[in-house]
Amino acid sequence: MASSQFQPIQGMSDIAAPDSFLWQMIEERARDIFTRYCFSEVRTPILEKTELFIHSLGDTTDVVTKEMYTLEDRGGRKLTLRPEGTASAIRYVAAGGDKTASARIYYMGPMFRCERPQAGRKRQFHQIGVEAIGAPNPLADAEVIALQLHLLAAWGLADAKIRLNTIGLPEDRAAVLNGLREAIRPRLHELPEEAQQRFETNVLRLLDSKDEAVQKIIGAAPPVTEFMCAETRAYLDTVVETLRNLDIDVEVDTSLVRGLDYYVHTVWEVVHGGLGAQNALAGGGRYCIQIGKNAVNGVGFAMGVERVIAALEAGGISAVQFAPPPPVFIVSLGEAALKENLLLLQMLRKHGVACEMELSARKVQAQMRRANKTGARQVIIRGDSELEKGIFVLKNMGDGTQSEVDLPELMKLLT
RNA sequence: GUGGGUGUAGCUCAGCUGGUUAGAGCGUCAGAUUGUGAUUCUGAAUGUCGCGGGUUCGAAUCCCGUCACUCACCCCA
Repeated sequence: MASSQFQPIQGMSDIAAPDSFLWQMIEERARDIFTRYCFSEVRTPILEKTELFIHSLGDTTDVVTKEMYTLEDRGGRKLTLRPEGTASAIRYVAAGGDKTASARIYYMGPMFRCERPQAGRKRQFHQIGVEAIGAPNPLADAEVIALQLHLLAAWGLADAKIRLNTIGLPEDRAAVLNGLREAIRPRLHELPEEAQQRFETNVLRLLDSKDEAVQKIIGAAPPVTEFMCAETRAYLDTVVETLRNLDIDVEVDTSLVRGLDYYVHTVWEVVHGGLGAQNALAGGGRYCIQIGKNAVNGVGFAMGVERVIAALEAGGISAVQFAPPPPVFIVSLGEAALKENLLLLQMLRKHGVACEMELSARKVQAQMRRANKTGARQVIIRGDSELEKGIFVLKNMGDGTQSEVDLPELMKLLT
């Protein structure tokens, strides 16, 4: 058992080989897909002014009120480790004025939320996200959703399901809350106490409650879209229609709710079976964020990398499948060969060959054992007699055969 | 923040209702084989039994606290 002094802090973890091979695959394929859709990367600071998140996410949201890592710097400024990526991206866009008014950007990196860890929920977790800036346009929403599904397919997660809804315009809000309350009120007494409180504080949250009693009553209530204006409904219809034309079949799920205040119109979630309670791989939506005097409109999504990995692993994918090809190993017999082999090692590397060698003149047996452990398919053995003849022994670890070759032939065989 | 489960060697775990020096498998290292790995055989090393306190003649085992891991609620990606 590792002593606690060597462990990372609660809810955070080291990501090392072989897992890091899988992380690299995920990031590489994401970059490839983003490039095809003409999105470019933005790397924003991980630490931001606390007020950025309060203003953009909403000062009453759970993320802001109880999940942020906030600290004061030496000047007494309040800073927060970013709990999500959109706020920083939008801050960047707002600073750029016209130049970034139609930016298409993506980001990837760590996010921080101080919650109780569980399956699919770390305190430091990683997101890959995109933001397509621009005035509301249902075609843009559809394009971003298509991009997201393309990316999921590239990762091998074509079986992920998308739940789509609209939370409408700010003007719809009052009608939705009222309509929902009126629909539920007659049966309010049937709800558990906690749900009754939420009826007052945040009715929308009842929509995605896991409580059976709540679900029964919600199921009988009219869908939220019925309380929304014609414009909102037309917007949603166009998104769905556009997706259908792109051969993407989505079901509208009117019980989908989002926890951040900046969303307007389209919102969605990507869920995957076999993930446990935290079954959302990704969340996304259209937003309007006020930064200073500017309102920035856009549509985007964020994918939880840890959850993507969990979904892949549930499907039998393992990180070792993405390990780099095995290296060539060099065995030296005697000090003279050790010195020469160091030169050979660097030369091979400069020619693009991944190779490794034992840096001491240990016994052959020990060196061969290590060569075997590194997974080397080929081993170069060189001692005094090879040095004298100017040749190399090249051993194939698969079948145990070996041959003597000169330098040009060695290079031909290895590169 | 609330609740459940779990902490014994590098890893996976065993250790019966408290009883002598805490075990196994895998892994690691070495030898058999002084210039050849993986296989085989032989041998070796490694533990503050998560940590702290209590009960007891005696605690890995029982009690309390604490920390960590884990799952769920909540929330979200």
